[in-house]
Amino acid sequence: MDSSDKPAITHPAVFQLAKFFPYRLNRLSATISEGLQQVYAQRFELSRDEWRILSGVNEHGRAKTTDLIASTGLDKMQASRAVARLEEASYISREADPEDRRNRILAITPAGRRLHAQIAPIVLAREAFLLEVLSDDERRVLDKALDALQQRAEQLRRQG
Amino acid sequence: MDSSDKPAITHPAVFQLAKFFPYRLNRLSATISEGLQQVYAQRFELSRDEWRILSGVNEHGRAKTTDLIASTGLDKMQASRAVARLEEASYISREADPEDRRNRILAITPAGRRLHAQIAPIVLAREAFLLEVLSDDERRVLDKALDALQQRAEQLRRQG
DNA sequence: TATTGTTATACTCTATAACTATA
DNA sequence: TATAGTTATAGAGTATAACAATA
Repeated sequence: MDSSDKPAITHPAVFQLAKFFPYRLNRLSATISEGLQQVYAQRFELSRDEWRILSGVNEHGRAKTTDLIASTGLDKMQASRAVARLEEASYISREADPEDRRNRILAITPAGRRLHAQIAPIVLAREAFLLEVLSDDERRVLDKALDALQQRAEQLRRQG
Repeated sequence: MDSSDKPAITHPAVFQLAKFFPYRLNRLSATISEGLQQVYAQRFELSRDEWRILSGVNEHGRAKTTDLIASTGLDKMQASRAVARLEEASYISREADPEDRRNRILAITPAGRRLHAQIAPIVLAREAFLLEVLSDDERRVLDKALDALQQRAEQLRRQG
């Protein structure tokens, strides 16, 4: 571990965009997203939102739209539209919840499961390729940092 | 440093969106961006693109649009429009380059400099608040990881 | 012919809110 | 009254390409 006394991520008198952490993070996220779009959008004709909903339904088996909103980071309109498109393409099915008929219970179809099984290994391989540049220790730090920063970022957003 | 043999960022048989690195990174980046928009958009009526261009011109003193495209991550249309709006608001000025009259040389105006000087301390304070949760060593790892991942991500995007 | 920068157009995405049906 | 989910609408942002001026 580098223990020089030069602190990481600091700033000189003049604001430098290229050293600004939110900017660097946004660039990285955008670059990765553009690469992933080439997979699920171009090859499989899924939008990012549809991919997230499909993954959520695949993972949870049966889920209410509300549950998916919590686990995908989408809002209710994005989720509603992604669900509608996935149902139209027969990748998921919707049925009423007998216990509360406002809810729609979503389930993945065999076709949806096959589609997900095609895409998941590809995007996981890309993730693995990305993370290959980091050591195990560096990955652990990154893993922990993402969670800690996420909490702080949500706090900042709430406070305005 | 944690040296248990449990590797960081791995996956079980079922694809879990919440553990997928690109997803987590995107959520973090989006949350931070939404917080920052509250500053430069709501308080100062600047879009993210305008903020980037303003920062670039502030940093480099005089710059061609082409230089700014490289240093802001924007494409030429986004840059052209952000430049036009900033000029209309008198935050930057444009003049012809005598050496190549296709170029426009951009410079920040006193009003632009004042605006930037108002915003920069606020967003830097937010960045500092975010990074406070990390130790110096963790920040160094993160700093290095962002650069390494950015290179890999660009490689992936190029390869398709 | 190639490059800088602008404009046009259509398309997609987003934000706000109104709306339906349940509870 | 409140919630789950849908629909409507307008505004913002994006992508593609055509374009003018210059090299």
